[in-house]
Amino acid sequence: MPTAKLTARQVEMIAKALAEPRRMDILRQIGACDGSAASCSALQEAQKVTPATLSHHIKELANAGLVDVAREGKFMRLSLNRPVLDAYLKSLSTI
Amino acid sequence: MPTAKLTARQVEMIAKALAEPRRMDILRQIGACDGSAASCSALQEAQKVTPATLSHHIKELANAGLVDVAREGKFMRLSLNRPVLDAYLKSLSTI
DNA sequence: CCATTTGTTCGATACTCATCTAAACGTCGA
DNA sequence: TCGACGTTTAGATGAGTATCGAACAAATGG
Repeated sequence: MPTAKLTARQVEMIAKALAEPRRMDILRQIGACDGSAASCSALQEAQKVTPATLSHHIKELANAGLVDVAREGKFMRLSLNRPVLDAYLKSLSTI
Repeated sequence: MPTAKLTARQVEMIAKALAEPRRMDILRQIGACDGSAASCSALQEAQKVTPATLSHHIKELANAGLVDVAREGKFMRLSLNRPVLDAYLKSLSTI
């Protein structure tokens, strides 16, 4: 078992999370800063959205399991959860 | 280049098409009948939806390029376009 | 020619959700 | 404790779309 197994519900949530272009952008940006994870405000600079909207999207990505969130005092540490993404890809490849 | 290249717009349409659970079901069903493609009415039996709704979803899948549609007189011949799906998977894997 | 089968199109309804503003919350430095 | 900063929540609005019923189109069979 190289990758984690996803429930049908998780697959659905991931698919919905990826269906929004803005979330894809955010996810790519998080994935780009691999190692030292991105802060929320760094994302906000690149994405032309209000903090409220960004917070909403991050929550969706986190709920889907695509990003891991760690609170570092005042800040967030966002990192891509590659195993989940890989599991989703694997799930799609079984079509 | 093993797979086709998708435009950003295509990637977005595919992602949206896959975000709907019912369309995932339909796509899997089409993919299952590989070789001899599925007819629309066969799908309708499995999916508990009206013909109108099914027609709508098939159009979305076709617009995204995920399924090929061929008219055979009264019937449709639906087949999964694997190269497009693979290209989408590859696109996602670059995150 | 008529009835049946297959699928499409239209209009309406309802629901989901991206986005904003405004307000609140939590943490940190002064 | 106060204020600034980073993030969240609540509520509203608007766009997109899944779904249906009904009417239609086209091919097939009697």
